[in-house]
Amino acid sequence: MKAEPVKDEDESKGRRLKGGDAQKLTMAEVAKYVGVSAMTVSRAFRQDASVSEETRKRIMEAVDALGYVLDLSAGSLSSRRSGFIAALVPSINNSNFSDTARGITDTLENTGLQLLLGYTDYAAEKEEKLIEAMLRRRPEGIILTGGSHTDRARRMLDKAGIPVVETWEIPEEPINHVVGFSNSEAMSLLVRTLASQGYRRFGYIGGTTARDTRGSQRRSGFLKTVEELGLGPGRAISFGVPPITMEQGGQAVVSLLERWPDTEVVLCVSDLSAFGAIMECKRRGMRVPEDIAIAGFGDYEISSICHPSITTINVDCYGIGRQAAARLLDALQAGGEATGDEITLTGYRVVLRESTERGAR
Amino acid sequence: MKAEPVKDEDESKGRRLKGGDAQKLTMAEVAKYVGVSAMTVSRAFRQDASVSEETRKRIMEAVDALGYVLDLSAGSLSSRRSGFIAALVPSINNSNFSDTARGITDTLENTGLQLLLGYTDYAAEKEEKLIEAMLRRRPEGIILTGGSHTDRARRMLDKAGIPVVETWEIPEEPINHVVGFSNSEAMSLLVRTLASQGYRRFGYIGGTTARDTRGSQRRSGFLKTVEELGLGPGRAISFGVPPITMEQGGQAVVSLLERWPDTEVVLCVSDLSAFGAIMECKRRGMRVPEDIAIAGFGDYEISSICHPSITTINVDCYGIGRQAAARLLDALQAGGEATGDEITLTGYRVVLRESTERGAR
DNA sequence: CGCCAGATTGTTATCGATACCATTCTGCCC
DNA sequence: GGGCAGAATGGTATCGATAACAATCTGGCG
Repeated sequence: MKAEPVKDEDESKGRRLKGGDAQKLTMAEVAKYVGVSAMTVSRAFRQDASVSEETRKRIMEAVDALGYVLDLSAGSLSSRRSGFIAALVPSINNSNFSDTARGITDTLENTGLQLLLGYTDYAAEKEEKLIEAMLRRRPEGIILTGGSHTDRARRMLDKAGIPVVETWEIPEEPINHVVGFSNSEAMSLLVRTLASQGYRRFGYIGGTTARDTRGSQRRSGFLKTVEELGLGPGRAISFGVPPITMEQGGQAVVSLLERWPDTEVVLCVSDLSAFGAIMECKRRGMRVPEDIAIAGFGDYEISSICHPSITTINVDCYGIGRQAAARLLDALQAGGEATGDEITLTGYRVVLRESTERGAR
Repeated sequence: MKAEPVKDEDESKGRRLKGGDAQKLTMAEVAKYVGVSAMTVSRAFRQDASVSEETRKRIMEAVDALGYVLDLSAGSLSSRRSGFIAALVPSINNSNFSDTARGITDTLENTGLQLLLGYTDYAAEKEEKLIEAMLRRRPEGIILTGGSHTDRARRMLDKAGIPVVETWEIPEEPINHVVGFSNSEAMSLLVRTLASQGYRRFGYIGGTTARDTRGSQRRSGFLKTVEELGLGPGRAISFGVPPITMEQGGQAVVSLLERWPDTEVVLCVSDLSAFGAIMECKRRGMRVPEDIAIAGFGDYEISSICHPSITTINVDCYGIGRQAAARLLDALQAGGEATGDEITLTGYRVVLRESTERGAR
């Protein structure tokens, strides 16, 4: 059994980049080292393949000794399976979306699929570019946030012939699978809940741009419901471009109260802006909720910790990720069988906390 | 010029997964459609290659018409360049690290390199697994967080022969490149600054486990400095496993004050725990900073918005990402030329805010 | 007019694994 | 004992692009 000696790893500095040895190490060499064919080595790496336990053991020892690392880029070419799932989120700095990303990776664990993550910065054009970049890697499925895409993006996705899951909202025209909830109805529920507690004069903070469709939906849910309840036209303030920061939440609440000083309760497009608004109010000596009640959306960690704790809508962010990945796996499992394009609704619920406590008033 | 007709895209549902057409579309077919060779099509996709403008235009029109999307997995096999950079962070839900990730992707934009992101959950074994998973994709470089890795991980990285950048701290034994700062010195600076303002009885909240080496370094920086300043043994509380949550910050400050009621100022391993601590104190009717001063680490958005705003160490998270990616690009540029393994120090600074204001006392 | 540099395009081999089919071997059943 | 199923393994073509080199064409210059 003739073999390259296992390379000693002193003086490893400097030769990095050159690599020297690693570069050349291939499955065939492992095979030669063990005295089997490359095909058998390939099989040893997969759990389903038929290789005798003894052979597999010898191969794995050789792999260890030589320091061989499987090359998936070669494998995926011949097997026509890239082993990738692509996911696009608006922002990774937003813990709602990174929870979703966690849900995806956690579900993908042990499936042999890897997540390729990208962030769109809330911009459809950037999304389009990213979709193309992702498709070039031939992902086996793709998870998107929202249902608003450019025409070219839709065309590319359609052509790609892979399962697509849109998340976090219910698109008018779903591409394929959907895992999400109605942002408009969720916000509506919050309005009704607070109205039932006696609140009458509602204000709203959050943009209306096409960039953040979920934000727009929440806003329209707010306006519609305030109208329906006969609580006059809603008082809504826009501020900055999505995502609205904590700081902008603070600025917005000031403008809103300047314009409509008798506002009783302010709903915000997200907990982050709600937090900013609350802190700004406190800084200005207002009491929350005694002088002004404030609520958010998303149930970020901050909302339960904040003093006062923040009333919000809890969204199952992590669950959205898990479900989306699960739908994708289902679809891949089903292979060609047309699994009907389904809409998986995820739950949300109002979480009443100190920031809108009525008794305190 | 004979060509497949551009597929009409009605009734696109249901045949998804089957794909029907997309699957087969290859560079050779685009070439046939245009009447050139596949090689020319390949060249048309790269900006440096020599193709006449007219030919490129015709090719790109065909690409559009047919809906062809480049297949990088095939390309990377023959070019031996995967187009990937791998990056591992402890958690993507932590905005400090997601800022770093943003810095990396932003720097990689337009280089033709794509980021493959993974999170280790602060666990070295998970890091090892991820490193292997990443190396199977043959990344051209890899960015790690911290300098604590398993032996096998180090061996794999060494063998891989690609540039490695460790970030966010200064490892004892760097693998290759380093972009970071001394967490211990940063914390030390914060202690000294607060001591110079008259604070004497220091407390500390933050774990000591090997999981979070940056946290441990901050802690030891704290203890050492308190000692050096002759301010008696530091009062340090551990709580939970990293990452310490806001809630745990609240619990920890309670234990700490129970045990050492006369503590004047509490430093926390991160702004998140500091925020939790502050909110818990307020909930219990203590005033910050009048009754107890509290500081954090990391300068998260929350700290400038919070009321009171939180004294902290500002770290250039985004810059760490940019620099790390830049070092990687340098190394790739240099090719084999041994670019000395360098340590790039990134800045940090104390940001004094309301939560430790001395006058208020 | 002939030749050469540079631009443009084509041909062929190859990257490293896996699919597919063939082959060998073992043990069991009728 | 013959035959056959099933396990274990090997041989070869192939995935879809690109590297490397060859071929062709163009214009300019001596």
